[in-house]
Amino acid sequence: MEKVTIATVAERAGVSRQTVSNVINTPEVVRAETRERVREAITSLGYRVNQAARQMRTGRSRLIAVRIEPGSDGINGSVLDRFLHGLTDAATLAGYRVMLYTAADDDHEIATYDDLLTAHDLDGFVLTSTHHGDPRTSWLAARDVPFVTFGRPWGAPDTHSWVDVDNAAGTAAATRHLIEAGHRRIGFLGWPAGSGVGDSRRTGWESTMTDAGLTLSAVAAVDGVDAGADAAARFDSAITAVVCASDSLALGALRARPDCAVIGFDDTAVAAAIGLTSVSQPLTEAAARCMDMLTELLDGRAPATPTQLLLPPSLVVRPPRRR
Amino acid sequence: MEKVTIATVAERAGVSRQTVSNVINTPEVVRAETRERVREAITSLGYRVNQAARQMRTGRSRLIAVRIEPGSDGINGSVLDRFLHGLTDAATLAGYRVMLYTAADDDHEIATYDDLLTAHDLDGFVLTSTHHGDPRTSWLAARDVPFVTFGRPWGAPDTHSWVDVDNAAGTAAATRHLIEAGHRRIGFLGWPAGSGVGDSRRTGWESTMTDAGLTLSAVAAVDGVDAGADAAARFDSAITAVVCASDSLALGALRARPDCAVIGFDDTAVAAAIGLTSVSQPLTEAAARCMDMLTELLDGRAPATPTQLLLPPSLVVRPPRRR
DNA sequence: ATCTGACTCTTGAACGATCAAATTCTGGTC
DNA sequence: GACCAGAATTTGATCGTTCAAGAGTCAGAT
Repeated sequence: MEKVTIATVAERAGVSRQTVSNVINTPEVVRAETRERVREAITSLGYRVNQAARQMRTGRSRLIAVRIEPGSDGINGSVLDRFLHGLTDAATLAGYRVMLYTAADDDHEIATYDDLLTAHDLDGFVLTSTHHGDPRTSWLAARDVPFVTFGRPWGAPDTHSWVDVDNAAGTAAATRHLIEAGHRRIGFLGWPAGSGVGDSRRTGWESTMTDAGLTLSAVAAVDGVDAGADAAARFDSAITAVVCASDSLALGALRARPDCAVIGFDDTAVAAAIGLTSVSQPLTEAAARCMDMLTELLDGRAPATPTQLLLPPSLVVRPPRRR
Repeated sequence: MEKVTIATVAERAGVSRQTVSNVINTPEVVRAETRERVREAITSLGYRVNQAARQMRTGRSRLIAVRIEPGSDGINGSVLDRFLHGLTDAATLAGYRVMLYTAADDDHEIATYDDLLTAHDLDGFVLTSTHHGDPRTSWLAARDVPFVTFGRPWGAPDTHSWVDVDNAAGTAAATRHLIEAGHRRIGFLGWPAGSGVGDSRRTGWESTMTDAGLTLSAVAAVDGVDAGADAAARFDSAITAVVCASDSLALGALRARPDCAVIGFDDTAVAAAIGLTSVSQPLTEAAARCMDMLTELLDGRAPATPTQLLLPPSLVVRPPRRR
């Protein structure tokens, strides 16, 4: 199988290298008849552009990078994995490929950016798990590197495009669902204050309860299944339902208070397996929109102002059953 | 920030381009003194090799590809995700980067190989989910593409290197554990016959039972939590324990037979969450060994005969608790 | 008949590295 | 001090593509 280059195609089609290149990159400047002839040569020879050569000339790689968490195989790690699946699909559709990297912390991650950019000419980044005081976005912005975050900037100025899920709307929907089912004393089991995501999830419950004129009787802030169970056990015994910031916490609540209706967050495999009602993030959708925004940036057809998109989660209701 | 190329470094160090290249790729041919001078120039300028240029000349990309399952967010998908995490770490350590791709089926996957190889000069592949009559390995082998599989060849000749987990040993350990705990009537809940993995898991239980002189009283072959529950419900009521081919099935068994001791397989987040004893695959280890084998192939220092490695899984015992 | 300009296509150079071959250095020997 | 072998270094070509600029063709206007 001989190596097929643009020159092979040119010879076969009886045109010059550049014309072949034009057929591939700017077909509209080539006469229709010639274009067809070249295309036939391309397919009959099975020609494919050599990305390395193109990259060297143009400085673009058609590669985007995503971080994969080092050892996240907990109950919640799967959220990012599902996002990654969606992103890979969306990137492939847009003609990009996804490259993975790991980093122990934000500083290492920034060092990796530097490497990926200079050594591999990466075209863009999709950042996940943004947080307060995130140094990564400013580093990238300062160097004019195209990037999008899955997660809002949390306090930093809104100068880049991002996609996020409306966490508050998720817990609000969960709370409303319980109220409509007749519950009046609904507790909230969440994470310690300070994380943007956790705080929003609490806010959704809080505002919905207040709007309905209900009292915010029971609240706890912990992490992990066992801590969740302990906290739920200490809830006022009059509580009949609990909204949780994660499926792990929900699992704890279920164990400590089998009498209560419990709703989790993230709709993980655990929730599906045990029939737990849970708030589901539209991760595939989020990934697709991230990719849309990123390709806009990369193709230079981005709107003047960065796009911000807050996606509504949905409540996956599962009928209670014997456990 | 000016662009730093090998020529910039050469000028700064007062040597030629080729000498800089030698310092990077074959340092032993450069005099120690010169080598040091060049290295200083490299670090002081922050030079990094341009992969595209190197790749064009050498035809190697230092990239390996791994398939990511399109929509696998079920209970079992997480196994491959955990493997992927380990592989990314191992690849980074070995100086490679991981590129992702998706494919609907084996044929699409082969078409993707072709694209990745010709367009991106991919150096190697790690295949997962090998199965009987897998067309992928023979395609790759016929083209002399370096690859390793996570999963044995299942019937195909052992002509390539692979790593797999000893499934039979896993269920054997689970069965032994139950026997030692005093159980005598132990059922098996597995998948329909035909899948190599499922059959091995069954074999481990079967041989351990036979060796212990126990009767193979209850066996079922289904898939999914609900089907698992139905099948377990039909088990002989004298059964006191069940070994399962997956955590999903275990969940079903647990629901149908709360009186039984149940052991799952894969040690997924679900198992950890509900306190289910489960067989754990050494995925990080498997990924690291896959990468070892692949780099051996890529560096041309592979042993004459392909390496085959069967890793023992471990039993994660979780104390039974109120559910 | 010549010119103009739009359209189409071709040519030579360049991207940044490595390969292969040529050249210069070094130290030891007679 | 000339000579030589081996080590160290340099030079020119090359990988496959795209950029920038140049060249040819043709219809319509002058």
